[in-house]
Amino acid sequence: MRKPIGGANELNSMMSNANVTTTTMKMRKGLWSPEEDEKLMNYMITNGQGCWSDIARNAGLQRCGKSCRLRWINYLRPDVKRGAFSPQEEELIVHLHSLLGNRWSQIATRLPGRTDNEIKNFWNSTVKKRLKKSSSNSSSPNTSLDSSSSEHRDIMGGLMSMQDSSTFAAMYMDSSQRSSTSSSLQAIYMNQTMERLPLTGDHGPNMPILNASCYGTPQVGMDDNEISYQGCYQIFGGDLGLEDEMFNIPPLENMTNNNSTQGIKRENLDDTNNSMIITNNMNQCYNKVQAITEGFENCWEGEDELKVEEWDFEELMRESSMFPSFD
DNA sequence: AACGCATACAACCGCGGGGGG
DNA sequence: ACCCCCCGCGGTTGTATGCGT
Repeated sequence: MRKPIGGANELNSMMSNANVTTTTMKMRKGLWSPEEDEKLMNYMITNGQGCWSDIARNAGLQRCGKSCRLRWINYLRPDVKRGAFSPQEEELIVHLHSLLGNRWSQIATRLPGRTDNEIKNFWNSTVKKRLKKSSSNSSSPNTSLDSSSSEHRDIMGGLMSMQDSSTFAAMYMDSSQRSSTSSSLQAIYMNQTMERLPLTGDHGPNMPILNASCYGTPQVGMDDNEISYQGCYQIFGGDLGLEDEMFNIPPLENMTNNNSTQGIKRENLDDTNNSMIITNNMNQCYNKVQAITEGFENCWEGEDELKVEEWDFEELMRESSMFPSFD
């Protein structure tokens, strides 16, 4: 619906105004111009992440560090997935929200490529209203979002049944739901980043190693042994129990029952499943990276690049249903 | 065409936590 | 113990765009 902010004349005039005020060193506010984006992007490419105040200063931006951080995390970061939320993501958000409440950052860690801000906005603008509408239509007085109840599924009205995980995953990867906002900048970033990525490791032939995570931001100072594939697995909400050093998966923090949380993965995923999930997700990482090298746009457009099994949402939802609820 | 409303999303603000001096 | 700085989070506001009248 809404077009991405880009080369609006207004922004250029804002930049001009900003330049006028440079002498006063007054921090700029408001929308970011393409020039500012480029400055920040270039700086991040060259120097990587650091103290945001320094970044703002050294990149030649009249922005506070906070603003730079926000812009990077929510918009410029190459792993940010843009575009509409799929029904599956929506269901996952609703489900996770029923478990975690307004802990957007924690929800976001389980939706690779989505930012807490994006999820929060999506929730406030769309899901909340839909749930309200659904609950008002419901004859039952119980409007809580207990994920285990049939009510929960009713509230999901209009959403696809989770029984069909194939459709689920296919729709999740629907390229039509992705925009190419900022893709040129991302392409620049990723192409430059890829050139610096080591393409070695014990993860299969030609399996690239990504710093920090496949969906994360390359970080200066990490060696190969510190690299994790966190982003690929984080939505599983626990420790897979395999190669702990490599597969660093954050648990659902602050759960009221940590014992059950910790035990879920090992109890419910046998080694075969573990291997399959890891392999599939690593393949996804590899495919994604490969796509990136061929041009960022293609990353989301290739129909066959991201396979259905790679995101076993049925499994995910089943597992997250087993987590204890919050009060 | 003009206006107003709804929507989506970017960005800001305030607060709290953590670390260092 | 205190202060300062930085970071991250959640709530909120601002604004561009779409759409109906």
